[in-house]
Formats: sequence, structure tokens, C-alpha cells
Amino acid sequence: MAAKRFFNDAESDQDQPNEKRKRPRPSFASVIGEVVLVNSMQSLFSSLEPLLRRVVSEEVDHCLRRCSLRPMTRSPSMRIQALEPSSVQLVFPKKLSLPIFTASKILDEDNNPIQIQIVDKTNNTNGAQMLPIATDLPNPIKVEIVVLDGDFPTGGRDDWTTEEFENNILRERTGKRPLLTGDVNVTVRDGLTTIGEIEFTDNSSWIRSRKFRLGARVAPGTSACQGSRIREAITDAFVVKDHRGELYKKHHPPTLEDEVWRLEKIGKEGAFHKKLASENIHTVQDFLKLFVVDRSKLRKILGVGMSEKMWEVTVKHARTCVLGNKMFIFRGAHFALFLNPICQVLKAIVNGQVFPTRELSNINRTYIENLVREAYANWNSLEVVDAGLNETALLTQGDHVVEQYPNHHVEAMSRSAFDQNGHLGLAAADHHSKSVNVGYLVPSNSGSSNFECSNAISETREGSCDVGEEAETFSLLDTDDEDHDDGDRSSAQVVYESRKADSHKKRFRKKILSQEDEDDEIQSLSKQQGEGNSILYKKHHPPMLEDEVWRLEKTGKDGAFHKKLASENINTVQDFLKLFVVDRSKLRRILGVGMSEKMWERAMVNGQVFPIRDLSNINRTEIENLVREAYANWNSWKWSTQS
DNA sequence: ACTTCGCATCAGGTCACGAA
DNA sequence: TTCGTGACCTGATGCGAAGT
Repeated sequence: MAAKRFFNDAESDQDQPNEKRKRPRPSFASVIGEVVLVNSMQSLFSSLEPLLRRVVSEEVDHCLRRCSLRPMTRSPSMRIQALEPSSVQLVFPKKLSLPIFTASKILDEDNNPIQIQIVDKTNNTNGAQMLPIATDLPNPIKVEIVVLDGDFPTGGRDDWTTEEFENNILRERTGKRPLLTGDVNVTVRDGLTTIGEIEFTDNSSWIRSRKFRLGARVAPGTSACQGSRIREAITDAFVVKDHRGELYKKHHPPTLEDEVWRLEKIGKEGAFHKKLASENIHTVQDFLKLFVVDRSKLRKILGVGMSEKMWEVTVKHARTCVLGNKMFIFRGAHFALFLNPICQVLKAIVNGQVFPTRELSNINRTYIENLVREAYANWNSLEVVDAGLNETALLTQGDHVVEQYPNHHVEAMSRSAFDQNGHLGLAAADHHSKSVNVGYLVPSNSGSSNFECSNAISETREGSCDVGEEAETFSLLDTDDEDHDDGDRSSAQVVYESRKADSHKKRFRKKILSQEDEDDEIQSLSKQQGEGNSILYKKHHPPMLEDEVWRLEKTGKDGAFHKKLASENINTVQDFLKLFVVDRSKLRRILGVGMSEKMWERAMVNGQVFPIRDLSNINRTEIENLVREAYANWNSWKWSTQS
């Protein structure tokens, strides 16, 4: 594996912008590090030689490039005029569509090809009134699209000289294709042009700012500006990601059919993805169904490896899923249960009597719960119909409606739905005073495209929540006792969020978690599951002599202790134990005060697999000296294997 | 020659724990 | 309460092998 790119000081040198174009090279420190490892001056020279050769080669290359470019890129007349005030400028009228990936077409925020305008900002104070101009300028004008460093212009300035602009143009890395390919040279007619297809060939991670800008300038050599400079255009800075990132892109909003790793915090083939897959949760729909039917089970599947914060992010993202308009009907001898695609009850018919959501509380709660679970278990056999629901019908369970729906349309609908029912309005859903657990969605009784929300459980911690008897109704979405705690937790989390900045954060979270009564079960489950997923870092019990030393408890791979030990040539468990036996205090010193006594003891418990025989009957000092000698000449001894 | 894919590694974030 | 550290996660990406 090659070392990661280094960002040395030379790259930050503003006076040498071309430094950024260099192929990243090993830092001096990394070279020295290698040398220390091999511990020989010969290695030092052999390590430095290729580095020096490359540095010299690249510097010569850059000098040649700069010398060869400058005369071509700026005409003498342009150079003189560069610093003159200019009211005419190129602009990108629209922002770019983000994120941008390599090998993908660069488009504007409306997903249309990028445009470039020439505008005159004379008499324009706020930039909003700039208009394309076509007069007083030659027509057409050739324009070149270039890539700029994201840090340009420095200091947030909105003006620059032609030379500054030119010095911040980025070129491809050594051995790579041109950084920008496609229609990089365009012709502006009547003050406006559209760029066809352009795309990046390389990501932006290799420059210090990690961001690019697109720039547009009048093509070098064009002497057609009638004595005035046309100022260059630049876009906002943006990150260009490797095209592979596009494959892993999260969907906003996700669809029911999306694979579950499209949700935030669930990486493709990552630990959570595997855990979910092992429970047959493959799609966002699967995820949401289980969330509705048995939230605690879903939480346990993910385990403590998924923190509360991550869980919230994932759930929040999942909740933005568009549910579509399908309805699933679970029929029995005396009942029919109408469910939405994520197992929320829309309506129930029991013994011929129709129960819209508002009246579901009148039915035996356990009875309905069991039906829902049964429906969930037999999901594939349910009858599917087109319910004609509004396409934007979304989840509204267990959270503030506002938070769940960035879509204002849906928010408005939810608001009206609350009002219709005479239930809690959004205004009352004050973040600081209460949280609202919304029950389930139903199509409006009138059959209109609106839908209603029923408050199932509403918890108030500090303020009042006027939901009347509705608060006593039940929610099929909050089926177990834990979910009453969820009400508490939601409120608690609101309070917690408001205290985010203060130092009670961790203790407070711990307290909340303890209320959830899930630690032991989840932890043991998560540990079991986690072991399979973190096998790369797994500690060995017991460790083998040949094991790398970081297999011992409290010694993280590539962590501080690992490095300290490695620097003393203690690479294996055997090395560790040898020094432990021969000179325990030295070993302790190597690890330093960073390893607490408790950690030290734990590492010892894990490391001491071989009992040291009692030497009290033998001359201790003599034996110790022999052992030290043996240790010092370890590799020169002939060893026999004990039978 | 170029693309695709899998592997390995790294960076950065979050969290828990323990010591001071 | 603060700080240092390890653990473990996702996401990014360099590299080489295999495929086209």
C-alpha cells in the first residue's frame, strides 16, 4: 500500500502555486522513518536518492513549463492592461450541481449545461442587475474554462489580477490526463454561451484546500477587448470526488426499493449493512417496516456500534422516504387490516365494522398489534392495491413533523391534518417543551388527497400538551412498553440537544441510555456481531507468540502504544513477553504514563499466558543474569522444541 | 489502452473509559 | 470536569489484477 499523500509546507507556499501540480512525494519525515527502521546509513542514501532525483526532475519540469507557458498565455498588451479597473466581466450565472464526481458531466444547479455570460457591472451596486452585453465588444469572444485552486482568491477577496488568476490555475498531476476534459474552449456570442460537456478526470483531494473552482477567462492570445480587461469568472469552491463515490451516494430522499445502505450511516458492505442483511433487511422498506413493527429489535440488530446520534441520523433519513400509494391488505375470517408500505395501519375492519385511525383506540390493542405482527410476518402474501394516496405521504412517527419533512409541501399538509383533527398543531410542538409521538397515517375519510394524523401518545416534560383523551389512545407504531420510554427519551433528547454544548453531554447520554434498559442485551449481542465484523482488529484470547503485539488488550493497532513498542523492536507478543520477563520496568517505561496502571494490568492478564516457574530455590541473581544474556543474544542461540 | 473490481489502508468522527 | 487514549465505524482512494 502506498503511503497517503502528504501535504507539506511547500504546497502551501502561495508564491509557488505550481507546487500544487506536483505529484505528491514521500515527505522527508517518512523517508527518515524508513531509515530508522532499517537502521543503516546505506539505506538512508538509497532512500533519499530517488526522492532527490524526483524532486530535481519535477522542479526542472516546472521551470520549463512556466517558461514555455507565459509568453503564450498573455499578450504584452494584456499584461499592461491587467491591473486596470474593469467593469466588464465573465460570470457563471448559476451555481454548479453538487456533488461533482470525476468522469461525470458538470452541470448547473438545474442540471442544465453550464452557461457563461459577459456582463457589465457599471452602475451595478448589488450584482443583481447585471445584464449580458453584446455591444462595444468584438463578437464572438473565445473563452477558456480552467480549473482553479479552491483557496483562490485568498482572503475572501472578490477581485484579482490576471496574473493572480493565472497563477492559481491547476494542471493535472504528473502522469495523469488533463484535469478537465471536454469543451474547455468555447465561443461567446451575444454575451452568452453554453458549455457542452466538460468533466474532471481527477478528484480534488490532492491539493491542500481539497477543493477546486471552475474559472473562465478570455482565451490567451485573444486581443479583442478594445483596451479593457474582461475579468475572469469563477465558481464557488467545490469538492470533486472520485467517481466511485457516486456508486455509494446516498439517496435524498431514499425510495422504498433502495438498498438499505443508501441510508445515512449505513455503509455498503459495512458492519451495519451486514448486520441488517443477516436479518433479511435489505431495502429501505424492510428497514422501515421493522422500525414500525418492532423498533427495539431493529435497534438491537444494529447494536451499540451504532451510536444514538448515528441512529437518529439514519432514522431521520429513512423517514424522508417517499411511501408511494400502495396499500397492503391483510384479510382474515372476521377482519381486514389496511396497511401502508411500511406496515402502518391505515384502517381496520373488524366484524364488518370500519375503524378509521381515529377510532382504532377503541379496539383491543393487543388484538390489533398481533394482527400487525402477523401481517408483517406474512408480508409477501398480502393483497396489494393502489390506494390513491398522495405520493408525498410520509412517515410521521415519533418525531416532530417539522424535523422530518424538509419538504414544505408535506409540512403544510401535515399541519393542516393536525388542525383538521383538532389535535396538536405544529406551533404547539415546541421543541423545548414537548415531543409528540404521532400515530399513523390514514387517508382522509372524505376520500380527498389529504390525509390525517392522529396523536397517539404525547409526552410533556416541561410544558403542557393539550391532547385531551387522545393521549390515552394507543399507537400501533409504538407497540411495546419501551416505546413509552421512547416518549420520555424523545423529550430527554430534546433537553439533551439543548445542552449539547455543555460538558454534561456524555454523562447525560449515559443516563438516557440506562433508561432504555437495553444495555446488557444490546451490548452482548453487539459484541458477538461486532467480533465478526472487526476481525481485522480483534484481540486474541489467548494470544499466540507470533501474534503482532497489538493483538494484546489496550494496545491498538498503529496506536500510540503500538508505535512505542515498535520503536523498541517489540513487534510480537513473544517480544513483549520476553522483555516482560527480563525487564518488566523497562517495558513499563516504554509504554509510558499514557498507559494507566489499570490498562497495564489488563494487558498483562491478556499477555501472561505462560506461567513463570518459581525460582526462589535457585540463586536468583545468577539465573537473572543468564536470562538477560540469553535475551541479548536471542537470535544466536540454537533452540530446541520442548516435547 | 482503458475500465472495472477487490483489497488494503487511511482520515476523520463518535463514543466510552480511566486518570488527573 | 477535562483530557488522553483506544475502539470501531464510514467514506475515500491508491494500487494492482483481471477483463474488455
